[in-house]
Amino acid sequence: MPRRSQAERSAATQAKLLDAALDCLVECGYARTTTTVVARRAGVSRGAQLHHYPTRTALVAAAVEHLFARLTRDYQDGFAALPPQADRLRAGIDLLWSVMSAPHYPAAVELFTAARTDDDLRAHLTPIAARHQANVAHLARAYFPAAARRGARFDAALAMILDAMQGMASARVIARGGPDEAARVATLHDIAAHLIDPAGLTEARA
Amino acid sequence: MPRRSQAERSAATQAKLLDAALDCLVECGYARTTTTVVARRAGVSRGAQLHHYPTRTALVAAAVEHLFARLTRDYQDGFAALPPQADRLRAGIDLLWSVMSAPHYPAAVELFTAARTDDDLRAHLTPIAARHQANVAHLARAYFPAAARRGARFDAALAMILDAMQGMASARVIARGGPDEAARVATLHDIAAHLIDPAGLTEARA
DNA sequence: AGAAACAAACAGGTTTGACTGTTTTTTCTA
DNA sequence: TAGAAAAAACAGTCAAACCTGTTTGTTTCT
Repeated sequence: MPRRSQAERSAATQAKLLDAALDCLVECGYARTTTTVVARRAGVSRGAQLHHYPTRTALVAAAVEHLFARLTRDYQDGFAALPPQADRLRAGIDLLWSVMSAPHYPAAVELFTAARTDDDLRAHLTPIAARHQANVAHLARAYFPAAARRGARFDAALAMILDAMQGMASARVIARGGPDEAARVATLHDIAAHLIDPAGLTEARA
Repeated sequence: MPRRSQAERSAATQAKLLDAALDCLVECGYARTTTTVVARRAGVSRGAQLHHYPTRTALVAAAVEHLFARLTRDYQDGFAALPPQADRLRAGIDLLWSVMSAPHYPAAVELFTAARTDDDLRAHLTPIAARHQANVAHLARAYFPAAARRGARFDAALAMILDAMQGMASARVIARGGPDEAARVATLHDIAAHLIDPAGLTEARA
C-alpha cells in the first residue's frame, strides 16, 4: 500500500475503529467496550484511536452514527426492492423486522440504554435517533402513499409497530429468536392490515 | 433499637442494599452502579455489603429479583382492582402500562441489557424473567377468561402488547414521556379490542 | 517545512474482591 | 439459668487490575 493519501488513511482507520466499536458493543456490551479494547480489535494503536476520537463518547457516538447510516440505507434499498404485488404491506413489515434483526443492531440498544443516564452521550444520540426515525417514517409514507393518506392514524400505526419490534429486539436478550418470534411477527402482519388497511384493498398498485 | 434478631438485622440491611441498588441503577445506570456507591447510598459499610452479596453480580441479581417480586404484586393487586365494567379491557391495558411506567422499571431495562453480554448475570436473570412473564400471562388469562378461551391468539396478542410497551419504555430513554405516548397507548387500546375482542362484546360480566 | 497520522509511555483516578478486625446475636453447656 | 463458645453481622483497609485522557516522540503525506 504505497502512497495512500491522508484522507484515505484517515477513512480507513476510522472505518476500522467504528466497525471494531460496533463489534465490541455487540459482543461485550457497553461497559466492556473500552477504548483500549476497541483499538486493539481494530488493529490500531491507542494513539491513533485517540487522535481520531478524543474521548470514548466521541468514539461510540460516531459508531452509532455509522450504524444508523447503514440501517437507513438498508431501509431505503429494501423499500425500493419491495415487490409491487398484493402483499407489499406484509413485505414492508418483514423488511422492518429484518433490518432490526441486523447483527449490529444490539449495539444501538446498548448505547441508547447507556444514554439514559449519560448526558453527554444522550446529547450526541438524540439528533441521530430523531433523524433516523424521521427517515424511516418518510420512507414508509413514500412507499405506502395510499395508506399514508390516513395521516396521523398511519403514523401512529407505524410508531406502534416499530415499538413492538423494539420490544421484541430487547426480549431477544433472554430468549434469542425463540419459536414464538415468528408468531409475533405474524401478529404484526395482522395488526398492520387492521390499522393501516382495514378494507383489505392493499397498496398493490401504488 | 435494642435486641434486634439476626434475621431482622439481615433483612433490614439487605432491603436497604437492594433499594439503594435499584435507585442507583435508575439514576446512574448499570455502568456506574458500583458496589461502593450502592453501599454508601444504603448507609451500609462496604464490609456488610460484601458479606450479604459477595459479588457485584449477586447484588444486582438480587435487586432485580426484589423488583420483579414487587412488579408481580403490582400486577396482581391491579388486576384484582379492575372494575367489573364494560371497559375492563381498556383498564387492563392501562394497568400494564402503568406498572411498566413504575419509577424503578428502568433498572430492569439496565440489567437485561447488561445481561445480554454477561453470562453470569443472564443465568441469574433468565429464570426470574421467565417466572415473571408466566405470572403476567396467568393473571391476564385469569382475569379475562372469555378472551383467554381464544387460546394462542390471546397469548400472541398479550405478548405483542407487552412487546410494544417494552419498546415504548425503551424509547423513553430519548423522548421521555413525549406527547405521542398517549397516542400510542390509544393505539394499543384499539389493537387489544381488535385482537382480543373483535366482536365488541367485552368482558363486562366476566 | 509544516501538518496530519500514528505510536507509545505515563499519571491520575476507580473498582473489585480479599483480608483483618470488631460487635452483636445465638447456641451450647455446665 | 448463667456464662462461654460459635456464628453471624458489620467495619474498614489494601493491593492488583484497569481505564481514560495527556503528553511526548516518530513517521507519512502535502
